[in-house]
Amino acid sequence: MFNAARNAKRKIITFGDDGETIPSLIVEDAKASSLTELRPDAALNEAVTGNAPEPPSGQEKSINLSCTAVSNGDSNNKRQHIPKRKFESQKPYSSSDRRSGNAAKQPEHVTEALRQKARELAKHRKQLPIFSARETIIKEVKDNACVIIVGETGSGKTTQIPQYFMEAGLSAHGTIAVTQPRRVAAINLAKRVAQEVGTTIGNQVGYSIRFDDTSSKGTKIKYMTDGIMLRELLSDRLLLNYSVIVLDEAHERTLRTDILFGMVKSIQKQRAEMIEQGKKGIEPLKIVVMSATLDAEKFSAYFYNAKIMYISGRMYPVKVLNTIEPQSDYVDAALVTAFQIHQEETAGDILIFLTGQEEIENLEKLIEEYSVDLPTRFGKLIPCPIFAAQDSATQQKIFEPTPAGCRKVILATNIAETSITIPNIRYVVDTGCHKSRGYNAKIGIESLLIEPISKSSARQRMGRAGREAPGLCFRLYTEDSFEQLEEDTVPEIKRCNLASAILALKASGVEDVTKFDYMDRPSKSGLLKSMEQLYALGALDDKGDLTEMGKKMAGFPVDPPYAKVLLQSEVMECTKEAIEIIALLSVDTIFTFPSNKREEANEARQKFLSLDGDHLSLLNVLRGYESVKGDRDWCRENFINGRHMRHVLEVRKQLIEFSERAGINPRTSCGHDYEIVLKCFLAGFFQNAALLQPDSTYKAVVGGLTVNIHPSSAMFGKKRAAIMYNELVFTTKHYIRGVSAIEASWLAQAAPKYFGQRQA
DNA sequence: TAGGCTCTG
Repeated sequence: MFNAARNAKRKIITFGDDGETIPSLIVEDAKASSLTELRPDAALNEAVTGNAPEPPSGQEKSINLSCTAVSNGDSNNKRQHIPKRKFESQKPYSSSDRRSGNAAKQPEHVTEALRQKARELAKHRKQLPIFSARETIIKEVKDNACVIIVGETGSGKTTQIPQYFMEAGLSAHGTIAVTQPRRVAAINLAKRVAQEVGTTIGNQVGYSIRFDDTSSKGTKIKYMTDGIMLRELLSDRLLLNYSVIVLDEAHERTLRTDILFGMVKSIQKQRAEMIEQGKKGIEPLKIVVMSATLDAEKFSAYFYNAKIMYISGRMYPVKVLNTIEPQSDYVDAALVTAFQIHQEETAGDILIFLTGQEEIENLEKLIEEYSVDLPTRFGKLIPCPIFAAQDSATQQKIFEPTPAGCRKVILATNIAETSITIPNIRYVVDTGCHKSRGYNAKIGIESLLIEPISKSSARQRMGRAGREAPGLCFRLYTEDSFEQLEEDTVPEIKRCNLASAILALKASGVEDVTKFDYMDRPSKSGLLKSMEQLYALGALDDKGDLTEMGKKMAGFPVDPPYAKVLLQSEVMECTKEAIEIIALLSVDTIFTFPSNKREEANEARQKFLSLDGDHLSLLNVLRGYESVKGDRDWCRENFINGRHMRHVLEVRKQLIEFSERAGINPRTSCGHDYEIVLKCFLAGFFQNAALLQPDSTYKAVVGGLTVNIHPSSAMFGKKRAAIMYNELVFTTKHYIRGVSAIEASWLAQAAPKYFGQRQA
């Protein structure tokens, strides 16, 4: 390597030469596309699975809509014809666009400009690989109740297919809904499609996300988050506003998408039965499931053996290299690999996937340290960390152009796997690990642990190298290790607390949640544990039916214990404070902790801390933030995450609106009598209490587990006889967060039934 | 003494 002394310590990592090469999927010519029956496209299959193609088991029901792949030599030229999709390159975290434009009010020259833009885009739309399959897709959806569409990133499926449906008249009796797991995607897709249609957001094309609904009566295509669709189910149980539901990114298997699978399937059946019975004004519901992987057989089997259509994407080839030997320290291996790439490979930035902030900051320091000895002819290697807890200004740094002759190395968590698309990445370094949230249903405890990723996750990471040009993916594990990985990430529904989902199901009319039609069934103990929690909160009665209180709780866009606190705040007359603290607790953390300024950050935090714990400390931060009207410099000086604070204000606003609608006065305040606020929180969190033991540890009142106050808590190191907490997560220990001091006697007052029963 | 990532009319 670059330094003889260090070279002795740092051996070069050998990667296998014969790693799989992912063929180009760039389409030679849209017209060349033809409908070939029965098999997924070989190139696509190989690209996605890394294996030789196998015929799908249900051969009769699959259709191949993919086009001829060409070598990458031609593809660079060809690609220039294809318009770059704006929504892919836009920076995330832009604040929601609140313009609910109305073309009808636009001056004529503006609408003409929109039409002109749409005409230009129309040419490009026709060149997309998917265009040649247009008629087939329309026909299949018209002829079938459910259709599965598999297509890689860049196939244009999410922007084009809803437009095809609209053009074919499928929106005549209802809106075409397209659900997305992420807000940014919903916004950007809607903006792009509005342009292509020749309109502004809020007319034929709109989006609906939390805090921002741009749809109107005339909206034909509506991009929305899956959470919003779940909310709509509460008021429109048959989704009568919709004619087609497109469930996009189905392979991600978020909890909400999984719940939607079962709900839309049931709604489709109910609507069909009503039509059969001659009910008027009911139209059939079409379901389209879109996924990026070839795990389509599972979706098909679930949706009555629905037909599967395969569409090729537009990805450049990515050569995958595995290490010859297993690596004992993947951070060290990543360091070595980054310098190897920098010295041996052509221009292009590097993206390294790590598991968390600590690893990222360690590697950042190491890269800076070793860069000192790098011969000048190689140019600088610039580390750029990115993870969710950063403030937005820091996050934006990764989008700054790389200085000439230098190379950026992006150090990222999974945020770069799906949420953020970083330009100019040619090299991906995959450590094969991520931090994964788990849930032990039997004891009801969440965990956050480093675990191996799945094969589909590894492929997703690999794909990040081939978005703009052919790339290389260095896997810091052997090919054998890859083969041993699970095929897919375990669906979220099997590894999280289900209380919120069950409350939503119950409130949407599902009486027996154990018999619900899950694609992947959560464990019985998981369901029971969550139902017990809802029962303890008073949301379910002895028979497991939804109570009046449960109905009210389901209406609030917060987790069940917080909803309970909100309802209780009316009784305790502290709604203003309850809403504010819930809003503050609903973001990850409002404090930032840059590792190089840890002491300064801790010092800045001290002035907000309340002796009574985190709930009141958070309230102090909000008061400070409002007194300076959210000044950015104030946030920076106090190590407060401004982006998260703005989110807090939005949540507060929404909770105020919801409270008003529920007949609760959101301005009712307890003044400075903060004891009332803590007692109020105990109404939702009485199961999360712990008592100080003679040995100075805290023992949970329910379950008897020894819990540790998280070092970021205002209560860290404090000894109070009794405490309550909002969250318990196992990492290296059982850490509790959101901790405040209480008095043990408050517990019986907060939940007489619960603690009465337990004593009996 | 330490926080993967989403998301809620």
